[in-house]
Amino acid sequence: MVCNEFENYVCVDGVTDLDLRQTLDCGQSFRWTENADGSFDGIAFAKKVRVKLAGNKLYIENSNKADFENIWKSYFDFDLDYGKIRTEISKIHPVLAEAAQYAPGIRILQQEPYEALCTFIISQNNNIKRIKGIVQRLCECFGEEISEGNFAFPTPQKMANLTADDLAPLRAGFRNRYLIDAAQKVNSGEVDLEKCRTLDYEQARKELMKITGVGVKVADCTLLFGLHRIEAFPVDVWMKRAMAKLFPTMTANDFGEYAGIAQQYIFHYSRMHPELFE
DNA sequence: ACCCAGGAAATTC
DNA sequence: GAATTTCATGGG
Repeated sequence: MVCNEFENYVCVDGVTDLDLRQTLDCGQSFRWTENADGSFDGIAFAKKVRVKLAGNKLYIENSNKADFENIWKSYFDFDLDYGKIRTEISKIHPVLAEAAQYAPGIRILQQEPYEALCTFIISQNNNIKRIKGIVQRLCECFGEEISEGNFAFPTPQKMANLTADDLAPLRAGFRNRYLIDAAQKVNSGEVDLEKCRTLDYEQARKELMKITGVGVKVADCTLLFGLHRIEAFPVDVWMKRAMAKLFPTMTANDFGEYAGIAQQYIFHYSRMHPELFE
C-alpha cells in the first residue's frame, strides 16, 4: 500500500476489499453521506474529508500523508487482510460464505471510541435514518466547528457539563440521560474506554455497562466499532432473526476470533434480504 | 390508529 | 429471577 500526497489530497494505491457504500453506509458509522458521484463526505477525529474509490486507488480529499498515517489508515482498518479473513471464516458455514461473498467490500471501521459509545447509545430502539439525524444535531449543538458548517463529535468534557434537558433539541427522547451519564463517567475516568482495548472481553463489557443505558448490545457495538475488538458479535433484532433462520444451531462463540467481521457480513446480508424473514 | 426501529431500565409476576 | 411494560420520537 502506497500513499502519495498532492496539494490538498492523498492517493492511496493498492487498496483491496473496500467498497465505500458497503463500509460507510452499513450501520456502523452514522456520519457519512454519499454524493451523486459515489464519493462520500464525512467527519472523524475532527477532520472533514471526501473519500472516493477508483479501482484500487482511494482518494482522500482535504487530507495529507500525515493524517493518512495517523488517522485514515487505521480508520479503514488497512492493516487487516480482509481477503484472507473472508477465506478463513467462509469455512465456518456455507451461508456465512455467501453473506461474505455478497458484500466483500465491508470493513470494520476504527472509529473514535467515545463517538461509537454515544452513537450506539442513541441507536437503541431506533432506526438508522433517525440515528443519523440525532447524531448530526448532537455535533451541531455541542461539537467544535472545525470549518464552516462542519462540526467535530463533541468531547466527553463538554457533554459532562450538560443536563439531560440541554439535549432536548436533539429529540433523542429517553436516551438523553444515558448520554449524559456516559459523558460524566468517561470524563471522570470512572469508565476507561482505552482500557477496554486490552481488558479480557467480559471485563471490557462490564466496564462499559457501568453506564446507565449501556447493555450487552451497545457494549458489543462500542467494542467492535470503536475499540477494534473484532471478536465482538453484537446481536440486534436483525441478527436475532438471522441467527434463528440462517444459523439455528450456532451461537456467537461459533464464529471465532473474527466474529465481528462475520457479524457485519451477516447483518448487511440480512438487511438487504428482508424477504428471508417474512 | 398501529407497528416497528442496530435496547435497556423499570416494573410486575 | 424470569417475563413483560415502558421509555421518546419519527416513518411507514
